[in-house]
Amino acid sequence: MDLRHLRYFIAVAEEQNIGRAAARLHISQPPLTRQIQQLEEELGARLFLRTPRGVELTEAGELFLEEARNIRALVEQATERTQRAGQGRLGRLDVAIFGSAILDRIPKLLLAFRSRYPDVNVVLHTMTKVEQIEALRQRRISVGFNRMVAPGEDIAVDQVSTEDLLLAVPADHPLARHERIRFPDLKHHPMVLFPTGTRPSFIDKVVGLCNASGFQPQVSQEVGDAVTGVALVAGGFGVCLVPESATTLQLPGVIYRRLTDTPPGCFVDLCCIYRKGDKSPIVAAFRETVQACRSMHAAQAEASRQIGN
Amino acid sequence: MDLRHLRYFIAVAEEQNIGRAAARLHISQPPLTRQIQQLEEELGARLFLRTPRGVELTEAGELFLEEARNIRALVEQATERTQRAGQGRLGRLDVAIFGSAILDRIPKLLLAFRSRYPDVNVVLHTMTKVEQIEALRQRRISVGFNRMVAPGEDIAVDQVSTEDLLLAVPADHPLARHERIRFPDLKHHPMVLFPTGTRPSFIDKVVGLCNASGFQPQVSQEVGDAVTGVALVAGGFGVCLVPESATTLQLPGVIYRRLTDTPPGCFVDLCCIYRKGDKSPIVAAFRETVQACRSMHAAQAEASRQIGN
DNA sequence: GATGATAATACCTTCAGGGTATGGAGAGGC
DNA sequence: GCCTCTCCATACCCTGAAGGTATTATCATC
Repeated sequence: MDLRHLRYFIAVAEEQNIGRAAARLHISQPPLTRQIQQLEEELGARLFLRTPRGVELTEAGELFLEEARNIRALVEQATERTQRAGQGRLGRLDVAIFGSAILDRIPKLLLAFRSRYPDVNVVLHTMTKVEQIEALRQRRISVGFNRMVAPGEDIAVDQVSTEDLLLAVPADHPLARHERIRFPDLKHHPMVLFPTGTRPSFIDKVVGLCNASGFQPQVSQEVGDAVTGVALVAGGFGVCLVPESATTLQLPGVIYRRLTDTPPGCFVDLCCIYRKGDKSPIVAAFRETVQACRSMHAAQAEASRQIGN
Repeated sequence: MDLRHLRYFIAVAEEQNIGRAAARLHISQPPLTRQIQQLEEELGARLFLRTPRGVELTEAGELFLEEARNIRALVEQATERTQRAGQGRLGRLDVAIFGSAILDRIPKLLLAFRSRYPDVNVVLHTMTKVEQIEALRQRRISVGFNRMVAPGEDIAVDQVSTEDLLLAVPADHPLARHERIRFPDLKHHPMVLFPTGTRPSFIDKVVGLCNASGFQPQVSQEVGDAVTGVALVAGGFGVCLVPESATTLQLPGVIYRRLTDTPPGCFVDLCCIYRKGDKSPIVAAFRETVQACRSMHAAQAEASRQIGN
């Protein structure tokens, strides 16, 4: 049996007349007769009663008509769904984020992706950088977000954004009164650092910047993530260098100040990592969306700078 | 697309290797490669990633594999079900019976049919003879059971059984004391007749027999069916000629007596009626079962008569 | 019995599916 | 680093099945 047989059968059943069905199928009558005969022979059941006016379905034929329509619908659905899956418009995408990624552009990005690809089921997993890389290799995830990732042998990196580092200071802190805060000014003030855990990470970046400015930071506390860090700033534990995006987090008693005279490298990247050579169209679609968001954001930043000037 | 494509695709997906799949399908490798390429092109989606060791499914391929298996299962099911339907082993059979047919061999017959053809859904309808014929013509039913049906232009008749007529008498009735009851003895006793309604029917048979024996029956009451008739006998309304099968109905105060010296024609037929030229395999199967039951019953009757002698 | 409509049959043609031979690319061993 | 082995892909040929035309058979209707 063949899908053609089903198509022909359905046409004949609907027309109740082989000649008319043949016309509808754009073939001549004899081949259609033969196809129907073949189908009947293969099924071992008479599907039509031949009448002087045409044909009519037997009971077996009625049953087979239902089944044939089901099958055809399923084939169409399979075709359509597979096409969409092939274009990355249908399926599942496992994405890893890190703890305080919620403060970042990631939510907007995920929303943008969902609206472009509503039938891709995005599943979020919270993982540290090391876990993300491991999970990528084991194919438990296809995309990860993190900071400061170097491309590896089998891991590729797309940069999502670059953020300046701002200083979160308690409102009543001496530095809060300064007109301008320069990086070396941080020398004499206790700092909250984050994240604890896997190295190298953002914490190393901050320590490295301090060292480059000629001092060792006074660490008041190390915490797991930016949210806790800013909370400790509010509690008077000291100042804290945070990515600009953390300013989303407005806590009473905390103000964010941009530094002047920042040393080179006083910014932090957000990266999107994935398997090198991953040919998944969903991953490709996701990366496209990421880049689109990045361009859009860059354009907006440029525009606002223009206006600012 | 073609069912062959699905079969080939599933084989390749399962073997993860085109060459091995080709061997399994008993074709050579190049045509299989080409079929897979065609399928991919038609779907507009890559289904396999070519690896040095063979092939592996893409996400779209995984999805399509599920769908393909569904489709194949549905096709197999459709084939199998249609075959059974063509053999009369699957489907629906609308059967009409008359009011007191429950006393007859019909229940056993229906049970026999159900056990032979468990997937044929037998739907029972209670109808009078005229209604049955009308319903047959309108194709609302395919088989009817009734008594005394003459074959018509478009209605064919199979005889199911022949039953002697017995006399239901009240236990305290004068005739109950007779050693032998002959037909003319009924002359002086009021009789219950059934059924009322559509003529000609069983009632005419009884009246005709009385006339043939030279008397007009004294009708005490006409009722709709045998059950009511026997109930009236129990209530002392008189005697009642009933088909032998009615003896299934044992009411207190009623005894059944076989007549001696019965006139010719003192029996009644049970018939099975259906449309002439009905080619439904289910009807054919049903008629076969009816005839098988009839033969079996006749053989049993013969055997018991031998033993009786 | 003639006519018209419809399915079935006979026979021819074409093209898709299958075959063999071969090329090309990547992995793994020496 | 080269060779070899193992895949898949390509090239080209051949056969059979699907489709076409012409015709016949059948049945209902006038």
